[in-house]
Amino acid sequence: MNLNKNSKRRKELVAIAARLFCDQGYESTTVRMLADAMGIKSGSLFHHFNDKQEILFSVIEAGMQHAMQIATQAICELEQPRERLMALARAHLSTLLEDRDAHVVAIYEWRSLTEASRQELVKLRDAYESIWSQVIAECHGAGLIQGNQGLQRRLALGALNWTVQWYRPGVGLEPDDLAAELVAMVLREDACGK
Amino acid sequence: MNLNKNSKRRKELVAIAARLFCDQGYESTTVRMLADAMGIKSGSLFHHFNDKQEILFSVIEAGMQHAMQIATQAICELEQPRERLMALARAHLSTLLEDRDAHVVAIYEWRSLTEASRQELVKLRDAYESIWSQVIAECHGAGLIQGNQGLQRRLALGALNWTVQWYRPGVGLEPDDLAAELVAMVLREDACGK
DNA sequence: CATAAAACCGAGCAAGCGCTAGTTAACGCA
DNA sequence: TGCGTTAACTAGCGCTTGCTCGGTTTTATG
Repeated sequence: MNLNKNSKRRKELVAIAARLFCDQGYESTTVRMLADAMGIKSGSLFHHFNDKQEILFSVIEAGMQHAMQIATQAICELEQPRERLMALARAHLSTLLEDRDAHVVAIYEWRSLTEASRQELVKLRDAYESIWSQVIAECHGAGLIQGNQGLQRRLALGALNWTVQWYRPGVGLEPDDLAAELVAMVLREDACGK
Repeated sequence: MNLNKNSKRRKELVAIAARLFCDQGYESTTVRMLADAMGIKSGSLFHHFNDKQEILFSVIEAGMQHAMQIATQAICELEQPRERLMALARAHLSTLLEDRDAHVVAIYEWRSLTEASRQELVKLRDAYESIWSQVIAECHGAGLIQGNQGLQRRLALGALNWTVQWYRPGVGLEPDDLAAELVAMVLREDACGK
């Protein structure tokens, strides 16, 4: 079979699959449910994807690629380390909200990927995290913070990623405020101003 | 059927189930796999549990109850807010490592619980988080930190819970060092001492 | 407007799923 | 010795799962 990975139709299907996988989990979402939500019959699904797992892979891949793009764009014209860290935090939150389905799936359904798929996605994730490593290193260089850089990156990304568990925008706290609080925490600045 | 919820055998089975659910996910773990790992036949499983979902519930419940116990015990004899926060962070990491299987399952398989089970476990989780709220409030009272308390609790617990994604003890970083770094971050203390 | 490619349908297979029913074996206690 | 309880067994039912396949419709292109 010869599948067109960049077809417009396929991207629509991936977005629909993301929503279902996010809501019900990968294993609990059957190909029939996917097909129903897509307005086609279950057999037709395999015209677009070789197997169910490939749908999962595509969902996560799309989310990661978009995150990468947003992050790169967010910091490319900034020079001050603190500004760049803030922009990165905002960009991260913004993709987490915008592509919430895909990122929730990435977090929860990692296990269901084949080993080959996992390895490919690990590369994407490493590339993304290296941006964070870079900017945190800049903050260290500017004397804004000291200590274990890898640990700080992980704690920061952990706190951010965990927001999918509880944060809903528009209920009191704005995303930018959340990003500001995180940056203040990472850089150990007093919260007296707020 | 009359199941003994506190039987020793049942606790063993719950621990075994935790390992399998953690490694492969709830949906991907069949009752036959569980039975195999337990050294019994699949039918015999239902002598101990009413259905598969009840096993999942028991795994998560056990993990939460233990976490609660460890946390309460860790801070009961301490009075200084900073000490209590540090003890709480250490206790949290310690249960996260000790009962790693159960906590990973709690994070990943929440969705697969019935609504009734979820509600019961939410009570346990709220009780646990209220300990954190209490200690963070004490830190505010002592002037150690200012700002949005609920947000700080969530960012802190998020950073800690996310450690299951990357942290392996014995590889460079000790749990106590990790807890110390987190407390320093939450309390916005300079990391110059390290 | 002819033709190829892409998208989809409908029926169904083989395997595996959670769970049930009825039975047996071992043990403590009267 | 006899009885109730607990824990295990065997066999399999009814259903769902991911996926296949041959054929049909729709869409895009020169």
